[in-house]
Amino acid sequence: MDCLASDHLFEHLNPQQRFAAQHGEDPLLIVAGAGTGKTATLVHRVAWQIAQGIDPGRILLLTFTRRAAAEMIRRAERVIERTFGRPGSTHARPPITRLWAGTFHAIATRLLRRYGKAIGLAPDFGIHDRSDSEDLMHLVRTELHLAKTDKRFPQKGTCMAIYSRCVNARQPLPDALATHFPWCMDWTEELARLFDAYVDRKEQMGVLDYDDLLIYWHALLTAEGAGDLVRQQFDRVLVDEYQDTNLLQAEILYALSPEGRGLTVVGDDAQAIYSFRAATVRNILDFPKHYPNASVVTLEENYRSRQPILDATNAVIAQAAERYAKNLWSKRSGGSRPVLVTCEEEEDQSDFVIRTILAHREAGIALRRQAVLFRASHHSILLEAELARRGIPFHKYGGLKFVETAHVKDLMAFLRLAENPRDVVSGNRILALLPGIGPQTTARLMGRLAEAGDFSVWTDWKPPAAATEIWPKFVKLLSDLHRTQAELTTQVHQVRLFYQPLLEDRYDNPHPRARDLEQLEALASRYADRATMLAEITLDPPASTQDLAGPPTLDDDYLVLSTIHSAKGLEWDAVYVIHASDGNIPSDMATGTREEVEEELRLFYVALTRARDWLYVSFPLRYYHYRGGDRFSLAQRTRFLSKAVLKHFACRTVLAERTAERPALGDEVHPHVTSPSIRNRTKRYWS
DNA sequence: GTCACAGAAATTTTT
DNA sequence: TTTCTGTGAC
Repeated sequence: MDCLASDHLFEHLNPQQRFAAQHGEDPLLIVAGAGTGKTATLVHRVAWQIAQGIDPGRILLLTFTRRAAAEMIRRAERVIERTFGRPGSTHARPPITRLWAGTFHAIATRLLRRYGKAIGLAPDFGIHDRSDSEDLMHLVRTELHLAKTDKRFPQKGTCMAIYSRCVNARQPLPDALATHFPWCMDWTEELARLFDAYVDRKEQMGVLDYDDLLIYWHALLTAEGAGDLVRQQFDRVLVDEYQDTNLLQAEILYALSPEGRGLTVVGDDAQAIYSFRAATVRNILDFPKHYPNASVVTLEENYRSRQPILDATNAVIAQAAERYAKNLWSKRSGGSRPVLVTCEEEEDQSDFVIRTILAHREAGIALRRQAVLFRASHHSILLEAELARRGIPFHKYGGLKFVETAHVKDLMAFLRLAENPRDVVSGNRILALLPGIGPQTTARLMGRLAEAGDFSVWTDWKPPAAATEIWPKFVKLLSDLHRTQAELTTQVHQVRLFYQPLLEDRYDNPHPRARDLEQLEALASRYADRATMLAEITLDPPASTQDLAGPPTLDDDYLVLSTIHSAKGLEWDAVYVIHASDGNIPSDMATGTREEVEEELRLFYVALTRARDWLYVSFPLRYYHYRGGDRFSLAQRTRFLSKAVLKHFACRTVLAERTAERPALGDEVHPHVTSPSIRNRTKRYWS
């Protein structure tokens, strides 16, 4: 490529970024602090590799979410267009669409559909998401009569979590139990039996769960013959968010490129927040040990946050135990210190956040450039209600997704059973919808169906009295769907017609649910066929209900609410971190070990480093427990805001503001009256 | 066998 | 609040 274009390509990068982008074939670790232009560097590296003559179809780019992959491709396209599209450039623009970009799971799916046969995997395998896997675990658990014991057996979700840890951390069951689930150690033998049966059932059904996608990919790479085939497919492998990969993923990378030739990983050990998914910081910390000829580049110039915010976040992360030393600095000086807001009640917190958001909007910061972040999905319930009441539009990311609601899962289960009659999980789900058909009948019916593989075995079955009318219609619907060539939207429509009366019968509020299903029908038109839709929705579920309406237009402004986990990699002008009290951050669920608390600290750090210009951290002094009646407890500021860290914050209380501003805002909005005794009791937290 | 109900228990973050 | 298990009526 000519040097003119090369200069142009890199003129926006700083020396470290440029070094990383232009590094050769040897393994490279880019330690990129928050906001240091990690994506830009990775994108330029891809562009540079293409400019060097590497075929985009031979570059593998692994990201943490599909959203990140799409963003990466979009930006790489722009950089390449700038480079190759210049007058004077003699090169044809290489087709970036051939780039292999996606999550580990999405790429695994693609490779396994293509090469799976080599390891005995049929290419039309189905994919189970987390909740499908839990349902199957539950089914197998019932079959093994593990519930029938005097002591309570672990719940399906716990069983799944244990199984998943063994697989992803490549850890024997007793070890996994001892380190992460000590309260389940009495069940070691039963759990082993359960997992055995679970694995067999998946095989019979022809489905893979999330973990299987990684296991089979790894198996493919280590298989004689097939492994070389996959390895030869890629000249370059780039991995984003490397700090959140697990041991199995690290071994996949190792199997892809044992010497690390062509391997680039990018990450920030200070932002490792997925150990509950068996991710391990060791992958990034030990990268130079695993690949002895690796180079390490550290990016420290922050382009995101103003210096006062950086000072605060640097102080927060300085409390972490082991990490690559980084000291982020910014040329974006000026700006105000982050604010710690102590609120009396949760209502005060919502009120403060909304008032501040609106004030910023008045000053020209659109809603979409502001975000409210929280540890757990339910932390935003009250705020959501208040936003809705005041007519402020918002999108919520994380937490319960559209496709996880019962009615959507019901409808999808029809499609899935039609696609794969051996899918016991889907079969169980929809048979249970029919009147007069319970667990016993379901088990027998699914047994017969799995044997025959065709719905005709159900035609001559005599249903119980309650189901005589619906049964023939039900069987006809599924046989038709099983064989159909009809448009996907038509199929969804047929299911919807059949399901509507069941839905009305089953739920108190059927109307919004019915509307969701109409949306699902519209969504179906985006996919080529049924199998594609089922797989894609499992691997990449719509992040928020509002996403279904299609890409938002420019003038359509909304506030972002997100769990901290879902906010990873993103940034906003103004960020509000709510419920920053001990018990929420760190979560009560995660204070068992030192490592867990460390991870919560990093999580808090991730939240704070999303902010560009304004950062507000708040917590209510009174925290209501939603479970177990009306009890509440007095909350304390998160332990991560130690005295030393607080020096970088301006501290305010909503109490003080309240007396001054309350009349103007109107007490009728929040007629809540707090007793003086609480008021006095709480004062010690800030006086 | 199904179904509705009661009481107890767990309780986060996501590909 | 949801999830799980046991009980008793049909």
